[in-house]
Amino acid sequence: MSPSDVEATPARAPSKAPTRKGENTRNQILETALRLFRERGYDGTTMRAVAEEAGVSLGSAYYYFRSKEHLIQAYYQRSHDEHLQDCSGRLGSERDLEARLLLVLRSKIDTSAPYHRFAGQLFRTASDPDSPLSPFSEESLPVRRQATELLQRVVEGSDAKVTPTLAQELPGLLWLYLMGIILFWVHDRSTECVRTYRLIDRTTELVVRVIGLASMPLLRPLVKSAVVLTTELRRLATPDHLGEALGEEAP
Amino acid sequence: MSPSDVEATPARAPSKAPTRKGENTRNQILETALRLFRERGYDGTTMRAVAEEAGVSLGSAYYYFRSKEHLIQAYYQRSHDEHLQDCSGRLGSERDLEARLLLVLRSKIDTSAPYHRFAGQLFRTASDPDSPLSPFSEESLPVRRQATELLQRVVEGSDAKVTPTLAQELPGLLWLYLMGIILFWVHDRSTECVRTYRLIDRTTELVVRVIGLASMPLLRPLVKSAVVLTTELRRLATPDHLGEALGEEAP
DNA sequence: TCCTTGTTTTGAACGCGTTCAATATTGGGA
DNA sequence: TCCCAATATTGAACGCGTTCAAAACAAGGA
Repeated sequence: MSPSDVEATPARAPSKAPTRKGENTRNQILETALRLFRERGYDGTTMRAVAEEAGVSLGSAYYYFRSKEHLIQAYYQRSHDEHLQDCSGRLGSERDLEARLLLVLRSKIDTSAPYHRFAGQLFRTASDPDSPLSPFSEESLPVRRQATELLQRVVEGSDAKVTPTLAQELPGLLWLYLMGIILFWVHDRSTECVRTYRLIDRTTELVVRVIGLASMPLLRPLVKSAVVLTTELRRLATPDHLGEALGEEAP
Repeated sequence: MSPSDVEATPARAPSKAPTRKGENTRNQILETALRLFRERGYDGTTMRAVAEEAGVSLGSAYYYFRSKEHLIQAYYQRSHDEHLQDCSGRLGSERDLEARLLLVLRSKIDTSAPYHRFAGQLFRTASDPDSPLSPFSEESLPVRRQATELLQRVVEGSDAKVTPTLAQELPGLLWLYLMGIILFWVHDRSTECVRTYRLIDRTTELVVRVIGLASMPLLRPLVKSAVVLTTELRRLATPDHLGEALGEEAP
């Protein structure tokens, strides 16, 4: 994965190697923006404020980030990196699927906590299908793939027996499940987001139980239908001309 | 339900009965807005254009609609009314649950077709939890309740046997299911939205099968857990101080 | 040294959603 | 009839995201 894959995408990509000068300015703007997002939320953060606090002009901010929304793409990557770092180590010592899943989900909420308000306003623009920020969009694919890979590790590193039919689609399904949890979380107004954590506890148990039941002969056709369905869902994410799959190679 | 419940909510509510004059202007603005939404999409429709084409000043538009987003609330109501009218009649002659569900879902997509592009951009602002336009928000409650009532009719008018535990929560769950379908639909770029219709066909079959299976003794605890979960979900929709339930009285 | 080519930076300007103080228009009571 | 409070209507102004032509700067080649 090239370093400039997601982090460094200047509005007008410099023809070859990015200069040292521009790199610094870019980082300056990005760090300032993420800080202001945390402090003031998305709407509360104006591009003018970002530029000013970063010590550059308004135009410069737009030179490095095509739009305010493109700053969010950088947030996705940052958020995932922190998530990965937070749970990656602890994942090694645990074999139980439910425990592994719990660990990863809780970690996501933990690490995202400072951005709670921000993430709420985020989901607005993010769920516009035309927006490059939709978690389903092509532009979000790199981060989405990374996240799916993490969930694949969760399953494969566990001692759970998973029906082959299901195993193939499970990481993608779990990613959808994670999206659902996040959707709940951004709406969650309870103190310390206790409801979200409660939801995670309950649904994880449920999910693991369902995965177990999936091997019952009686339920086989139902599982089959459900799996076929995900194909349809995935085709939605990628426009007709792309044959991309969701997270196929392991690290 | 008072006539001015949702349709007529002037920014500064007139103390008593709304005057005839204002009523006309309001309708003029609303009709113009909905037309422009259809023709140009949400972003393509400026408040200035709405005002101009409606033959009033910009300020007047804001006198009747607190914000551009509040025009959407009116769209929700309109959309539901059209949906209801479209499927209400045909619903009487059918007893099979799957057929009834299919009918209602397809009808929703059919009647929403002219607003496809608009609805896409809509979901952006709609999924901001702080926005009064969130389908989960307090302000959307009247329409949400009406929609849930329709789904209740779908179930109760059918000859399907539903576990009592489930029966209570089913309309709310089906509403969530409908939201999911709509979410798919707004992302659907296929011609004539054939994918959405295919999705409806497949998922409806699945949903009905699951409802049937729910009575299996083996699955009882799982169903119980799932139903308990919905309580948590609903509590999310309504902030702490409200004890509101979702669709309790039949028409 | 100066010119050249490409990168970086700037600030003014545009169109938008929104607010608001001021004005015009009602309609009912004296 | 005239007056007055409630209702309707107006347009200028604000702050925002975004665009863009122009200027400043960097680095090599002559």
